Amino acid sequence: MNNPKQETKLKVRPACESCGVRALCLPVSLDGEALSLMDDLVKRRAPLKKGDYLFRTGDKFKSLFAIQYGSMKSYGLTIDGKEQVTGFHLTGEVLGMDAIDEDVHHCNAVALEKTEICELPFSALEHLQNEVPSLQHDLNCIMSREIRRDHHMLLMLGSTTVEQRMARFLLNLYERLQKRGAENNILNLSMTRQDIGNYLGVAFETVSRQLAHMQDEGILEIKNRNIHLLDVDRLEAIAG
Amino acid sequence: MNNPKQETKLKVRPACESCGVRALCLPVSLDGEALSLMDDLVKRRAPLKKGDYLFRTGDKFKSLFAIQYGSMKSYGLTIDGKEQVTGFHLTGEVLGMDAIDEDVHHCNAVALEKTEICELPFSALEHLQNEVPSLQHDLNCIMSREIRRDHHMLLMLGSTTVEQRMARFLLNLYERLQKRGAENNILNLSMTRQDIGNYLGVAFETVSRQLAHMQDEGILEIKNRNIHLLDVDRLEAIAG
DNA sequence: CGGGGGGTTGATACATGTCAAGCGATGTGG
DNA sequence: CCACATCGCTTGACATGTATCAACCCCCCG
Repeated sequence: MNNPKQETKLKVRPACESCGVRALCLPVSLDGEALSLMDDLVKRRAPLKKGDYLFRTGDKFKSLFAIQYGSMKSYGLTIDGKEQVTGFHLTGEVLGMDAIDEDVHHCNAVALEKTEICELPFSALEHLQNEVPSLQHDLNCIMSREIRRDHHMLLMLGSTTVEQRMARFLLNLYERLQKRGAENNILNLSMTRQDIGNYLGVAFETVSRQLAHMQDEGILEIKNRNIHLLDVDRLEAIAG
Repeated sequence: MNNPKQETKLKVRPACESCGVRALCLPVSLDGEALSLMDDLVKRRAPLKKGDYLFRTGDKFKSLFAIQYGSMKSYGLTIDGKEQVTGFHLTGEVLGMDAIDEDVHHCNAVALEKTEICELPFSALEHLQNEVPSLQHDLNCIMSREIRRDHHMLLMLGSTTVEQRMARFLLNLYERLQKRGAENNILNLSMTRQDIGNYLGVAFETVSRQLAHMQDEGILEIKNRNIHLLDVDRLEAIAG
């Protein structure tokens, strides 16, 4: 196993394993003092159970939230009341950045499994920015990453064939997990087929069929919600 | 000629009409001194002609770009070399924020018509953030807006029916123009049907047919690339 | 005037949505 | 601990929407 991507594990201070800095996956531009200031800033929270909400549309924005462990989905409601999934969020990712501008959350964020969250009160974070200039750049980077992630998603959804969308979806998850240091090719989907279908803009039966088809082709292996990627290259070829 | 774009107005200091601050649509939290610092920062550029590139994938990131007048599209290339449109950008919007993190542009940005651009060197901008704390918050807000805009797009593309996607696409453009002060219901599409189809993940013939169908229904009126929205309510009902 | 790109429209094949039935896993209460 | 209910998932049959191929028109530009 000499996968280069495994090397891209996050270089964060081991001393700070469970704090917000780690969760934020900040580049390590902060010195010891700044780190302890960050630590003071972070609010602990009881872990979310599956189905618990972190915030809802219309909630006042107070904090950013970093996922320390677990996964979440965010969704909005259409006028006729239907759920529209806008994203899945994995360990190490940050939620709530779309609310900074108008001070109000614009989507619902719900836990897909037991999930531990780090709360970062935003006013304190902005205040700390003044004292720690490098934090400014870090925050800019985090938001930039989120924007790029979203653009990547848009690119993903813009294909006409469902096969491509599925492939891109799976590869996207795969890459995100690799970045976090996953050491095998197994995707442990925490969301339902319905959620995936909703997200990709296809019927959930089609998701099921596409996965089955890819399994027939030997590209992957399905065990309930565990998907073992057998042939990443071919998946990439499909994704285009 | 009563082109809506000519009416476009932003609520910023009139003294600063053609500078970067105006283009950025910053909340007016800056005082006179800060404004003049911003002005010094901004680089003028010759206007882009239709088809000119602002940046390309792989270009080193140096500046953010604010559109003062005109429109652009951004796109990436799939492995097999096909264009994949990731977004359209109108007057007053900012490009390049996805490049902050890795210092490299991740998409191509090309002008869809004659377009005037304001260049904001990013290192200078971050430096100015130190001296003008409120600018920090403003920049956070701008990036937050971009993130929310992208989420909105994701929401848009996640519907199974093409009719919904078209409706959401049109409404999205409509809202963005309204925000900039447009005073009628005419969308002046600067992109081709191909671009729209590519962006929405449908064949361009389908775009054409959907528009024709909506015209038959009396929802809108098509005159080449000018689309007159006659019944916004119904469009919203379709969008769901 | 001619050429070319963009746009519309039509015919056809095919992929995907929809409806329906059944299976499997999971969790709950007796 | 088991039985049951529920939810999620798979698979099949069918109808429909959309991609594809093709012809043609229109408008802009050289």
